[in-house]
Amino acid sequence: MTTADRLVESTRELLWERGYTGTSPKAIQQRAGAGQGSMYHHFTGKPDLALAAIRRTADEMRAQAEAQLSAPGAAVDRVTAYLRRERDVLKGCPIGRLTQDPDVMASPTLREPVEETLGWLRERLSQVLAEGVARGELDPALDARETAATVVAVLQGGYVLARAAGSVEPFDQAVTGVLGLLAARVVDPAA
Amino acid sequence: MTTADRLVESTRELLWERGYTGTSPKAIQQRAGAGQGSMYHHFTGKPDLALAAIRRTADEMRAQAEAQLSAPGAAVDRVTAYLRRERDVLKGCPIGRLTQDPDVMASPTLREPVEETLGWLRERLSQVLAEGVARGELDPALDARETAATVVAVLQGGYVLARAAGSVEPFDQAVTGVLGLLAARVVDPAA
DNA sequence: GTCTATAAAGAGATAGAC
DNA sequence: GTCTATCTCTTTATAGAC
Repeated sequence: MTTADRLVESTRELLWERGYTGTSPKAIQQRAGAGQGSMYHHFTGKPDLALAAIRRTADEMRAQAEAQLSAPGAAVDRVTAYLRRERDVLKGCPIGRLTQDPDVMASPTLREPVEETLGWLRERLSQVLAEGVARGELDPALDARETAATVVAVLQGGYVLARAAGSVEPFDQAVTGVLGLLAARVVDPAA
Repeated sequence: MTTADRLVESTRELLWERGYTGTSPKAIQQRAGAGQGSMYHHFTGKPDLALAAIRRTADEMRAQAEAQLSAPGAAVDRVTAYLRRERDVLKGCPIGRLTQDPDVMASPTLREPVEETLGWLRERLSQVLAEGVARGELDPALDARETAATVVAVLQGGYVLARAAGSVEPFDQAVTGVLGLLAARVVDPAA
């Protein structure tokens, strides 16, 4: 891994753990095993490095979601697979957490990948649910767009509850709860 | 309002806007119109002041939730009233956001009110839903605890989506979505 | 109680040698 | 490309006068 790569990876970890405000250039350099001169040679400063880190994390998150959501199978099963996927629940969502960082939200450049990624995720889930309705798997009265927002919100909020509780339990409950509600809208093939 | 009160109120605002790490004693003093000597006379330091601020916010949040949830009426209506209550959506939840503050979560003292408040909220919503089931308003198969976690997660996650989008829309969609799912579990009195 | 002075440490860079 | 030196602000206090 090149020095530039190690700097980006260290920044990704620190942004996840401590957020933008809580992450200093010095901490990034130490974790990457690079000196100041090295960091300012490859990047113009903290915002530039953060942008590279956020973009890489956003790309990764999108690819992982797409892996579950584009799989073959019923819409509910794909949504279930996505929600039940192994996650570092107590660390939270590396993109969602940036939403609480005032300096990130104040910068159109840094904010853009955050907005784009969560917007894409809602849209993609909406497609999957709409497909389920079109195929006769789900209640035609189900609003795909709203339900997609609900599912993404359960994920993001589940992280918050888990971190507050210091336990994965509320996250699992919230996911199980929304899947239970969704199951009631699955059209019974026997009916 | 006393100087101590103004300091606590300023801290509450700043914790909401910028989080614990992003809030400096100097910023607190300026917003409160108080000098350093004044602040350090009334409080031992930033953590002490933050604790007072967090506790006050937690008490307020609990009282507001209780106002909707203890009202007369059907369980679904009370949950709806709670979710639909007027909120400063783009500012997010002043308690939930602290979950992303590593220094808050690392301090058992600062963390306690956060954990307590969100734990109480899940428990209280669970009671309301269980009551709905017991009264025959809701499908007996509905798991009150899990559904309560889902509802609280939708709120917390809805804030995240709204902030990411820079718009209240995804929050409203997520809330409408979960209420739509819940409506399908309401027992039809005509049946 | 509130004010001003002082200060050690960290944040976030820039400059120039190697 | 990487290193060390230097620099300006900010953070988070403490000390002591008023």
